[in-house]
Amino acid sequence: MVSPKPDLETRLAEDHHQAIKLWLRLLTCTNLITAEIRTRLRENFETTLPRFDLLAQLERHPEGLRMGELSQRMMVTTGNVTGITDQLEAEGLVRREVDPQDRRSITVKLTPKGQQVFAEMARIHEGWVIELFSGLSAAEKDSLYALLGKLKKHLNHKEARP
Amino acid sequence: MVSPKPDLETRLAEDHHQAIKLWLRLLTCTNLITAEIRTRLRENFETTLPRFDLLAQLERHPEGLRMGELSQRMMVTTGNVTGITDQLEAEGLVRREVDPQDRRSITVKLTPKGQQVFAEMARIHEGWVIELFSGLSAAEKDSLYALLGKLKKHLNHKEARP
DNA sequence: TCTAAATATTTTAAGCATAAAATGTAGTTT
DNA sequence: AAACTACATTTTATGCTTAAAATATTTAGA
Repeated sequence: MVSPKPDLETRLAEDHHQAIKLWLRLLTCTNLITAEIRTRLRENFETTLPRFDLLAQLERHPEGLRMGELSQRMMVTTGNVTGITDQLEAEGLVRREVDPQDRRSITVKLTPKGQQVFAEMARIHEGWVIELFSGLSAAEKDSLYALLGKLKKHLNHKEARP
Repeated sequence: MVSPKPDLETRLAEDHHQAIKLWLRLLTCTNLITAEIRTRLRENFETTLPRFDLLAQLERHPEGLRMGELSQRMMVTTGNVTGITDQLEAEGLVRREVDPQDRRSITVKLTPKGQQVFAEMARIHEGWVIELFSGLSAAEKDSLYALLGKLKKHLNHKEARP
């Protein structure tokens, strides 16, 4: 019998707790998908996943989003958003605007070029994600979605505790 | 009604594909857990998640693991393993040994101090993971585990295709 | 009006992460 | 024996990521 490809779950033994096994499997699946999408974005569009994610946040916001809002939605620090925005601005895909009402705040918007480039990437990216999850039936996807929703609710509730 | 905390799922609308919604929820849950464990490891043990992961790989291997094997199990590049190993070696938690039969190969082993330090961290870490997943019943954890297993199998099968 | 506190973003230092090239070693073929 | 190919790890260049400090601006209170 051929050994499966090693990954984060390989080190587990029977005496490891169920929660540990679940955590490592969750992490393994996320890593596999992330790695695949990163490779395809680089090969097809010469871009990166964080840059794609930032553009995706702006897609439905022609009025732009503030750095702090981008930071929260992307689940990264504002310092990181600064760097990713620098790169996208250099590529002409986004532009920064200072809020005249509050000069501390900066709003980031897609440029016309950014809208066009992102629309094309988003179309192809959606096909990739559909393909990556196609091993699950619609009912299984719904179950997974619901279970992760419950997990997420618990994680967020916990953090809210003082 | 209070708005939920923004995250990767916030940008989604009804017309986004189910697979995209599932992918962003998976990513959101992974990010929430990763962020929480990273913070606790730093505050309690002054270490990082990648370093913890590397030590965890070595726990059940007193004979050590090779750099390439560590790279596969941790799902990162061998270059990255080099850097993380450097740090752990500097802390006295692991040591490198050249394979006398094949001087290209290096085996990484836990030092006695590394075994002791890791045992303590692993004990506490397990409690954290149990707590983080405690919002799900045992049956729900089993379901999530099985669904992710099916997803993983599909992801690995796809990569094997030429 | 002035000062202190709070807010928003950038900068700094450090760690992780990748892809690709470089280096050293081993195996195979001529 | 020499040349070529393959393997294992490190190095290089680049990008992402964090925590904390710095900077500029706004708000609140005395």
